[in-house]
This record gives sequence, structure tokens and C-alpha cells, in this order.
Amino acid sequence: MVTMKDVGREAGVSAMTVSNVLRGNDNVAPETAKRVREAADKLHYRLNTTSLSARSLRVSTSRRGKEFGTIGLAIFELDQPYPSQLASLVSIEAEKRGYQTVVQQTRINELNERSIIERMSNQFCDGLLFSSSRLSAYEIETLSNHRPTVLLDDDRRQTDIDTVLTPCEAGAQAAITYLHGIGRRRIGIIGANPAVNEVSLEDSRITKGRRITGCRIAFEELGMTWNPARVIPTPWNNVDARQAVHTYESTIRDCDALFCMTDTVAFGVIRGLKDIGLDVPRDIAIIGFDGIAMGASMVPSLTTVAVDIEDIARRSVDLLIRRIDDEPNLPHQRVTATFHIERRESA
Amino acid sequence: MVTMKDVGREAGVSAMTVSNVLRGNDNVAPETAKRVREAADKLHYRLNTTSLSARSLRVSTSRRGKEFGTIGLAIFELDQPYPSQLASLVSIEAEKRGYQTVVQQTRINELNERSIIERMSNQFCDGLLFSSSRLSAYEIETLSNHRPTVLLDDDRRQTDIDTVLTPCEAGAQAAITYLHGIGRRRIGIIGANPAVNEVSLEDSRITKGRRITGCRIAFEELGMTWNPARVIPTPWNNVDARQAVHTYESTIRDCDALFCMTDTVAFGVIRGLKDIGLDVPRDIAIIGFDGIAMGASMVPSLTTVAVDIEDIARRSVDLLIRRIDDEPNLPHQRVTATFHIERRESA
DNA sequence: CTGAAAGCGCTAACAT
DNA sequence: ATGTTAGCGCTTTCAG
Repeated sequence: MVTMKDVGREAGVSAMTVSNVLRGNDNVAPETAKRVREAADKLHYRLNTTSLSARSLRVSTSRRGKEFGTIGLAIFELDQPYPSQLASLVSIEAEKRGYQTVVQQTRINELNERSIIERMSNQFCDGLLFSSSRLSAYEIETLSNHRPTVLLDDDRRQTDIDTVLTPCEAGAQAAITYLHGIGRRRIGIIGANPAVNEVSLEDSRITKGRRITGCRIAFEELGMTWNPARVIPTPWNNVDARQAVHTYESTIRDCDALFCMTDTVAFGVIRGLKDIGLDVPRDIAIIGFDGIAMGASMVPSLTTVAVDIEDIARRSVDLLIRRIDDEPNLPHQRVTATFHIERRESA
Repeated sequence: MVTMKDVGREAGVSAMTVSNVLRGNDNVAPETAKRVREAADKLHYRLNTTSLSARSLRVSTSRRGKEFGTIGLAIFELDQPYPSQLASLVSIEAEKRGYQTVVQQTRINELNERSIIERMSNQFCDGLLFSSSRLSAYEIETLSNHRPTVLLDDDRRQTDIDTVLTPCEAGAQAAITYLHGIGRRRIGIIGANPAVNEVSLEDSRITKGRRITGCRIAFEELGMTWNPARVIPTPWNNVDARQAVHTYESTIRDCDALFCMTDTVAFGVIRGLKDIGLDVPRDIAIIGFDGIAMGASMVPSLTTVAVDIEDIARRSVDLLIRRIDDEPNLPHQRVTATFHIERRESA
């Protein structure tokens, strides 16, 4: 391997000068710089990143939040509107506070998650924002070297990691109540897990289960009968959701409203309903969940439980930076984002 | 961060002994080992992978980044479908080749771009995928320390950086030709830059200009008169595109087809046309550009110039890894992705 | 059995 | 304008 020292020897200067030239510092005589660049070319010199990160250990420990910090965001998908928007907003919030954000996609793959946590925490970042997975808190702590970490939307009631939650129960409850309020009584729910039993359907630790739980609470409070047959499973993407409308057509034709567990599901469902000739909202009212930006431009525009995604971004970045900058011994917080019902054409 | 030294201090031994215990070497007294392990637990010690790899420089010179490769992707927006999808696909392609991908959003801000290139190239990554900006190639090379870099969709005809291009001219040409082929003659274009003159409108170095150029070529070849009044400016997002339909309503009512310069623009335009009571495709045919996944689920579904985004991801990752792994002196390549017209309901 | 020293490639801070 | 020193966390070597 060619090192700066080698280049320096070739050019008749020290490694330090090579470093200066290659990083574009202007404290080197043009003559010398030229000689150095030629030597580097000749020897095919390449900067060694490994030693750079070794170096950065030193820098980052002494820096302590002064200059440029980096926060990592590990998120399940990059090509879906909700996580994309969240990533973008986290990026912006972090920038306001002088931090850069690097994003990695986990694809909800445990192996990925593990190596991402390890790399991000140990090599790249001053702190990590980690979106929901089934890794144990203990494992996250261990892999991250007990570095500052904030969990997003992970409701396993562990109190030893900072967490920012989506208002799943309250939001779902509000959705059902809204549909009830506009006179709908045959309300279906779409976006559940394919469940083998009632318990797994409502697994309260995970997002899907928490939203179902919110629905049930609403049904009870409104005195409506809970009908599991009207809980339709589908993965949270528009293609599968559209397909589900076809698969569960008879169930859906029996409903006068559908609560879609995400806006992306709603997008696919609206398309599916078009396929089978049902009009939204006349034949069937649709309400989504998330409040993604494109909901406003759908045809019809989407009524939805609009989570304040900016609030999530802001609070999670705040929590994380607080832990990076300040005492690591602060008590752990668990906060829930706000939401409102965004009333549009679909319901 | 807790180091072996810290653990050693806690246990009353040297860092060396800690190292021996933690790696399971049997040359430590059981008593001591126990004490060390307890101290490590108490302080939440974890082996620091960074310094391990630094160390490995010394041990084996032949490491050459195989085991832990990381590539960086700097992209303009994270909350728009096209860049999100690209990021996701790059991530997947890189993973197939044993590389992790970290993504940063530039928001087309030069300051951001500069610091992202600097940080990513020098601290995080073995190579950088950089999507279109106005930074000079020279500046990119300098900031990145001449590390492996592949440009995405940057057509400044510089030959000294690997580049993967979207088929802007050919795709736009195909779009116009398609609209002509289905009998439309009053074709408008939406998504241009607000231009002060014809030249800036067609600035051939940038994506928008290249698509306009493709349109002009098609108009000429089809013997249609080029009418600049039918070129409508709008930023590339659905909200502004929808608004533009209202602002340019009279122009649009005079058209029987619109080429939308991106699918996201098309999404907003379709919504805008709904607002003003125009039917797609009866009153006006719509064709988009990009081939984002959600186009298939829009109402109506979107006919579009479907760029093979997977092809872009694959080729850019290939190019980059080739340059990371192999000789850095390979000739620079400039490749263009493939596309096809995806025929759906909107045209 | 235990630990001191050296050194991996690089660069901030200081010296010349 | 250029060089010297020190040190990032760890492990190999070798001396106690």
C-alpha cells in the first residue's frame, strides 16, 4: 500500500505536506504542490479511509459537539413516502443545529440492522436515530457501544432508551371516530398483519398492532360491534393494497368506509376501488394515516390522520443532540408526536 | 467512549490484560479475568471496530476494503419519489456486492454539497455517487481527495469523471413522438425552468434543458411548429405543478396533450386538471417521465417514459466499485440508461 | 502471568 | 512554506 510517506519521499517532502496538498490546503507553494501531485499520480496513491476513521476517533472525542456533528438515521425503507419524508425532515432539523445526517435503509432485515448500527455508531456518527425493529434494546445498546441512540416508533415499553412515538392508538381511534361522525357504520380496516389469531393481530408492541388497538377502543366507545372479518391484511405499500381490494372485494363491498392503516395503503386502495367501480367517497369513504404530502394531490384528495412528521423529526433530533451534547445520564424520555385529522375529499 | 484503558483502570490492570481477557486468550489468571469482565460490564465496554481496522493496517497490508465497503450517495432530495427510489435501488445493488450505502440529501445547496463530498469521501466512504449539481468537476475531485466518484445525470461533457446519464433527450423525444402517434397535435410541455430566453430554456448541460432539447428535436422531426408559449415552467414537485395548471389554465385548455417533465409533475398536473374539470385522457392526454413505481397506481394510471432506474443503480454501483477495487487509471466511462414508454391510462 | 513500548496512516497544533 | 510531534484504540512483541 502506498502511503503519504511514500509520496512524500518521491516528491522530496514530508508526509504532512502531501496531506496538505491533497486536501487542497493553500499553504503549500504551487511548485511543491505540483511535484506532490505528480508523485501521487505516479505511485497511484489513494487516501486510506481506515486510518482516517482511526484519526477521527481523536477528533470526535475532543470536538464534543463544537463543530460539525453527524447523526445517523437507520430507516426501514427509502422508497416509500413516509420514511422518505421523515428522512428529509430529520436531515433539515439536524442541519439547523449544525449536524449532518446520513441515512441508511435497513429493509427490516436483522442482519442489515446489526451491521448498520455497528458501523454508524462506531465509525460515522455521534448519535443514531433508529426506526423500529425487533432487535432488543439490549442488543441495540451493545452493538452501538452505548452510544447516544433514539428509537423511533418502538413501543416495547422499555424505559432505558429515548423514544419518539407515533400516536398510533389515539390516531386510529380518531380515524374511526371521524368515520362514525360522518355517518358511516360499516367500517372496515385495511393494512393489518395476516394474523393467525386475535392476539397477534393486536400485538401491542408493534405499530400495526397499536393501530388496531386504537380501532377497537373506538369501536367500543362508539358502541359498534367489532367485526374481525372486516380487518383486511395487506403489506404497507400501494401495489399490495390495490391487490387486496380485489382479493377482498366482497368484504369491501359490504363496507361504507375504510380506515387505511397508512396513506400509502390508502393510495393503493383508492386505485383498487376505481378498478372495481366503487366511487370514493360516495360508495365508500376512505381515511388514511400518516399525513404524507402527496395525500393533498391524490384524486380524490385524501382525508387522513395527519401525524406531525416535522414534530417527530424535531423531537427526535432534539432528544438525540441533547444526549450527544449533554450529560449521558439524563433520564430517558418517551414522547409521542401530535396529530390532527386532515379533512379532504375522500371522507 | 469507554476504552480498554478505562476498563483496565476500573479493574486495576493494564489495557493489555483487558485485551487478552476479552479476546479469550488463556494467559490471564481466572481471578483477574473475572475482575476485568465485571469492570467491562459495569462500564458498558465494547470493542471499538474503528481502531480494530486501524490496527489491521499494520497486521495485513493486503486488506483492501473488501470486508467492510461503504459507498456514499449524495442526492438532491430524499422526499421525492424518484430520488428515493434511486437511493433504495442503489442501496440494494450495493448490498449485493457487499457494500453498505449511506445517503445524504444535498437539497441542491452548494454549501451542503461541498461539505457532504468532503465528509463522505474522507471519512465515511470508499467511493461516492454524486447526483447532479453545478459544482465543477475540478472542485468535486479536489474536495473528494481524488477518491472514486461517479456522477449521476450530469452532462457537462467532461470526460474525466465516470458518469451515468438519464436518457433525457431520447426519452423526451419519445414522449412527444408517442403523443403525436396517438393523434395529439396541440402538445404542451410542463416542468421547464422559468427562462428569460430560449437559450437558458435549453441549457444543454442540465437535465431540464436536455429534456426540452429532446422535445424540440421531436417537434422538428414530426414537422410540428415549436411554440414556446406552450412550454410551462414549474418546479419539479406536485404542489407547484398543480398550482401551475391554475396559473396557466388558458394555455393548457388550448392543448390536447401535455408532456410532464417528471412523473411527480404529472401527478400534480393530473390533480390540477381535475380541479379545472378537464378529463384525462379524453380532454387532454398526459405523459410523464421517470417511471416511478406509484405511476401505476395513480387515477388515472400514468403513461410515462419509464427510465430503467434499476439499470441506473446497477451501472453506477458497478462503475464505482470497479474504480474502488481496480486500478484507478481505467479510462472514464459515460453511460446512458435505457428506457421504454410505459403505456397506461393517461395517454 | 502481566505490562511497557511500539506502531498501523493520518492530521491538528505547534515549531522552524 | 515546510517539518516535527503527538496521539486516535488496539494488539504484537518482548521484557519483567
